[in-house]
Amino acid sequence: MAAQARRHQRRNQVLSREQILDAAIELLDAGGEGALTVRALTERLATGSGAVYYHVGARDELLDAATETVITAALATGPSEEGATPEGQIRDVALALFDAIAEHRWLATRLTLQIVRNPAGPVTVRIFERIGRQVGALGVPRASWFQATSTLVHYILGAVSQHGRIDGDASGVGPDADREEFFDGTSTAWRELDPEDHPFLHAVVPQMREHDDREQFQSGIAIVLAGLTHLRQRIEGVPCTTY
Amino acid sequence: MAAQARRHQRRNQVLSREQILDAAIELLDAGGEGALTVRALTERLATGSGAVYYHVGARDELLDAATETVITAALATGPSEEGATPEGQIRDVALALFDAIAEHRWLATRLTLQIVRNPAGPVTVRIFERIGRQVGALGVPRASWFQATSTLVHYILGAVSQHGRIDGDASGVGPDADREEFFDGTSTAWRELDPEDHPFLHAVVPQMREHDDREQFQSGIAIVLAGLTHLRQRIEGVPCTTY
DNA sequence: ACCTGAACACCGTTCAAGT
DNA sequence: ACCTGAACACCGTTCAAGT
Repeated sequence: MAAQARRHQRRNQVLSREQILDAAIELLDAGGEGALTVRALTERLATGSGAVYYHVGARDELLDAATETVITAALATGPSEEGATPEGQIRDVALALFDAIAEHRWLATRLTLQIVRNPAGPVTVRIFERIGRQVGALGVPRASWFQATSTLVHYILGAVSQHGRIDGDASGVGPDADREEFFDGTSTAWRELDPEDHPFLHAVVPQMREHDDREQFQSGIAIVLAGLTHLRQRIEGVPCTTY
Repeated sequence: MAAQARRHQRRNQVLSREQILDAAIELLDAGGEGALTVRALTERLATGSGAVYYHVGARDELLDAATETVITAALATGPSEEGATPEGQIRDVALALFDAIAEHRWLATRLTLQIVRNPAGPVTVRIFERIGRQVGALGVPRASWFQATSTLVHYILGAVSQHGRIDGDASGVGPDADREEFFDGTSTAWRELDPEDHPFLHAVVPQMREHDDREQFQSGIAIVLAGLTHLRQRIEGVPCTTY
């Protein structure tokens, strides 16, 4: 009764775009991309397939919209501290993406797709703008801004894509159990390789077993940032003893 | 007649695993992942669907096998020069992957998937072993080998994933025309954004328009390598004036 | 051992029809 | 304007049957 103000709403609109997206995200979180079928969605919403097409469009657009919703929410939390360093703010953005994908595994594939196919869309724009500004603040010369930012984004996407491991199947028996099993399998497989042909993999088995994904990700960011700083200083001729 | 030596071959085997994979790769190259249907494949091979399942298994295994075939071929070309530097050899591997994906766009998605889901498979093993050895030769301390190699592989995968742009649709009107159009669209879209909210994207439009993907990729590798070297030297306490 | 192809259980998408 | 749901044109996969 109170909401009679909405224009052009002749009949009672029982379904909204947000409701559809929320239901879609639930299905995706529970069972991966394969679990998001139009039929499963309409059943959950107790509606017909046409309603989904009316409100959000085809399945691909539905996936894009769900991606945009989650990424926007993940990036909404501003910089963690006043006066944080540029390095810290870049790390914050990267970790926000990392954590979003940890919570929504299907995002790994979809985020890359979105950035690749829709460079003018809000997801790509927000990520590039957030990181790019800090690259400037880092002291990278203006002519290298695009190169530097692209390198950071590429690393972040590559690293973060490794965490959408379990795909089409069910929600599974808790990520920890899966994780243990996964690393056990990998390390025994690597150990069974011919040591003559694979000295590196043999040497690295213990490190692989004990590494923490999130820590490794942060170290990776630090490495890329160190590379940017190093090359900048070579370019500008600043004596390297200043850092 | 000459081949009567093959054991267990009662009847004339008219179809081989390689023939199926070759036909699959042709379909993938021509029309992307969406074009590889069991029906299209069996029509091209003039056979029944059961034959495909008999020789290579389900569609997912077919895609994995095709990926393995192409990546193995791409990595088969050895180091380009005797006595090349570790940096040069890492760049060679990276460029081999870059070029393979430029030729087979569908590889972008599938290579990441393979590395993520099948760490003990030949594709992952070969890439990690090739790069990992050079990381050692680079002087990275042994305890950081896995971290350093993972960072490189993550960057390479992330960067290289950006080049499988056109997906399900047809082979298109030549990549150059597509490319021009794509960058035109992106730059006008970025220019239309509010300059107050997006100073970085506005500043970077000309760089985006003129950049060369392959060059940018090589610079990115150089940045990551610089980061590895820099951090190594900080750890080992080598005075930074030596480089 | 190798291959056929009909049959099955799904898909995404459209669209005339209803309110 | 908003929604329904039958109908359509596809999928991947299986499996009894053939040679």
